[in-house]
Amino acid sequence: MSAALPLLALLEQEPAHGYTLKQRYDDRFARTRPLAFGQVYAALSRFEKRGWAEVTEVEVVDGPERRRYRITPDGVETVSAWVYAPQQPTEFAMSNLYARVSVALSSGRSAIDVLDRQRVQHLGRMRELTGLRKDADPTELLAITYELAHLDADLRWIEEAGNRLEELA
Amino acid sequence: MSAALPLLALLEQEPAHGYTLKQRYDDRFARTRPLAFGQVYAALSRFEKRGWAEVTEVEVVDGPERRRYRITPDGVETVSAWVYAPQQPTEFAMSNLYARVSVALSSGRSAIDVLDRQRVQHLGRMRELTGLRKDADPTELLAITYELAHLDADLRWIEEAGNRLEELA
DNA sequence: GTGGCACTATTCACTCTGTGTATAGTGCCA
DNA sequence: TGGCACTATACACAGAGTGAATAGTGCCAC
Repeated sequence: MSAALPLLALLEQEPAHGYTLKQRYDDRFARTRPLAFGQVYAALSRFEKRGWAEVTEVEVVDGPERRRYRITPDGVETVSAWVYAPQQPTEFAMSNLYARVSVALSSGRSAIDVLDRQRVQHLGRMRELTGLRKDADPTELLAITYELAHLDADLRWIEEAGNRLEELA
Repeated sequence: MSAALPLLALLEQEPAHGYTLKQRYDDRFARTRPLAFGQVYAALSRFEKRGWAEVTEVEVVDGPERRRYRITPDGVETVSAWVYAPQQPTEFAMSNLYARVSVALSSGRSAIDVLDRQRVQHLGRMRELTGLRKDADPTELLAITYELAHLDADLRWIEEAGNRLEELA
């Protein structure tokens, strides 16, 4: 559910129907986590089923119905719980890069190649982000900084893994 | 599909039926990314549908059939492509922590609390991992180092975000 | 004045991912 | 001999994500 909760948080600020909500979402979160329209409506009906939101008005104007949703007290509580609950401690354990290096080592593929290609990719992305940093507002800057910090962490790890490849093979 | 590909990589080393494959998987990857039996069989039938694996033998011994799977040349190619293809550059952009801080800021909740709780959680996990490091083989050490690097990156970001909260609010 | 395009608004069908439970035989041990 | 652990798979269901379908409104260019 975690992916849809930012949506519930937006509904908390002001009642809306799906389309409007999706626009608000795009303004705030699309850059970091794009969402399709289909997901928005699916999320809203799940919110309703769980009592986190309710339909206040169904406007029928020739064409599809327009359902206006409002968050419920239960929904507000859900948002609070999500915001304050720290992330699972194993979040960074499930690394795609680590799995790929591990498979390369055990299957006779070139682990150096895996590391090198990832380094190139990351360096490119870092240049891109550094460019974006210049005309970013404080909130965007925070998101960019987050991504840069983790790209940097990956690069350090790539360096270290590269140094240990002989020992690992 | 990326979650199931380590499974295909294990099938590459030696033909197996689902149960055996799941055991091999647990030995190598369960710590970083646990997988349920149900997912293994679902993945195998998808591999078959796509021509990445094929059934070589169906043993019927009173009870459920035992299907032995073997990887195909197409499957081998798929593993290679996965191993060598660098991760998407936006991997670290979709951060749960960033979303939660952003929601806290815009909804009048305490962003400092969000950051503090996450810091406590991360510090606990880091102590845990540092303990595990002592009796880890080189490959496990690589996984642990990976996670530690990213926890450290998160902590640095938490620090920086904390310093900028006034400016952000 | 109309053909096409962009916009508002939602639904549906489909795949993939993930969890939990059911089924069914074998072997062992107390 | 009752129960538990192990080998082995299937099935039903919820959630997440994609793409196409539907349908009316408004506008602009030709």
